[in-house]
Amino acid sequence: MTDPAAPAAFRPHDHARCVAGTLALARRVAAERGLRLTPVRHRVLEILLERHAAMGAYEVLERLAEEGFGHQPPVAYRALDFLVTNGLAHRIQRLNAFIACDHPGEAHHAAFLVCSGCKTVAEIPADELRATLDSAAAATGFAIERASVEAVGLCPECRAQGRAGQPA
Amino acid sequence: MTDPAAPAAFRPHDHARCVAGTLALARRVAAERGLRLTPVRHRVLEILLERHAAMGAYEVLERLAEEGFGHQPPVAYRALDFLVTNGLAHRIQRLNAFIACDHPGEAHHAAFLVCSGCKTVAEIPADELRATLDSAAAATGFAIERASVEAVGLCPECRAQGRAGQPA
DNA sequence: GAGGTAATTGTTATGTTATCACAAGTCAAC
DNA sequence: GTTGACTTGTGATAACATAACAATTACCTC
Ligand SMILES: [Zn+2]
Ligand SMILES: [Zn+2]
Ligand SMILES: [Zn+2]
Ligand SMILES: [Zn+2]
Repeated sequence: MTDPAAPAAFRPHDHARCVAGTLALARRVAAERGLRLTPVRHRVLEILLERHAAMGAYEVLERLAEEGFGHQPPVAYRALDFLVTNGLAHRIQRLNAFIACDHPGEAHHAAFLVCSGCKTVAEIPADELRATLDSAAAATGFAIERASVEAVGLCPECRAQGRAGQPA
Repeated sequence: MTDPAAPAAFRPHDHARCVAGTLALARRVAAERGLRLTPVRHRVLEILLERHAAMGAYEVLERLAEEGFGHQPPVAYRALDFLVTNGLAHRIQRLNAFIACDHPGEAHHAAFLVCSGCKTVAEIPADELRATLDSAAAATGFAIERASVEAVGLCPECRAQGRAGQPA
């Protein structure tokens, strides 16, 4: 049930530790690169890290507003853009939502597994996949700048419980 | 420059013929499956086929309205949903837009190459890619229902002309 | 052909996601 | 401490998408 090859998102794990580790990594990356991980930005990253799921900009905004930050959409969008641009978060196109990066700082291509049962999103390594895609594209003369690979389905736990996916 | 391995979208070609062929195929598929390719739906498919690019629902709607169909968003969204559901069109998540399927009726997994220079979108076969993704997911216990693979970059022509991609 | 049923189309209204434009504040370098 | 770049906050608006209901049309059965 809890496959050791599965990403943390699909396994019971010490999430507090998981958050702390990623956050520490993100701070280090920001410091190394001279990025300003300001209070809003840092807080948005923390909010994204709370769950292994994607969060919409307006949901993030609501949280920020409650905590005394601005109440207007650009406040959330700008922080999210910053995180995505600097590789600290990813955008899930299918969901119009955002998720914290699992491996900030490491150059990597990722694919995302979105569970339609429990909304968990797992980031899995996709360097090989990306290489395949690159060469398929190259064969047509197309040069890829960036790509997104997103799958919807059922996570191990939802499968085990016979849970059905929501049509969304 | 005009690589024979490139999809039609990236090559100069007899587009009228290209449209006619796909349309004929779509009609046959619809007939075989007892699908009702009504006037709005057929027209939407024609509109999508006009260019090898993705079109937003509101852009489609505008065209429909001009031609005497309904003027409200659901008119376009419903026709587009029908086409997507029945494999006659695809949704490009990244663009919130739709494109006619190149191979209606054939079971296939596709990846999309979106040119940021000229907005051309090419559908390329991705069965192998999908198999790789499936097994990577399976290794984590995740069962994929559907996946989207979308790449942004420069098409052969835009590269040849040194055209730059728009940030979008 | 009439009646019943399901699918389709149309409308109004509303919800959700994202960006623009500008003012005010913060920070670091000089 | 002034300059200039960046960041945050605001109001307004644009772009994308769906809910709910009425009217019509296709299709099947009798
Ligand atoms: Zn965790
Ligand atoms: Zn799940
Ligand atoms: Zn063509
Ligand atoms: Zn191009």
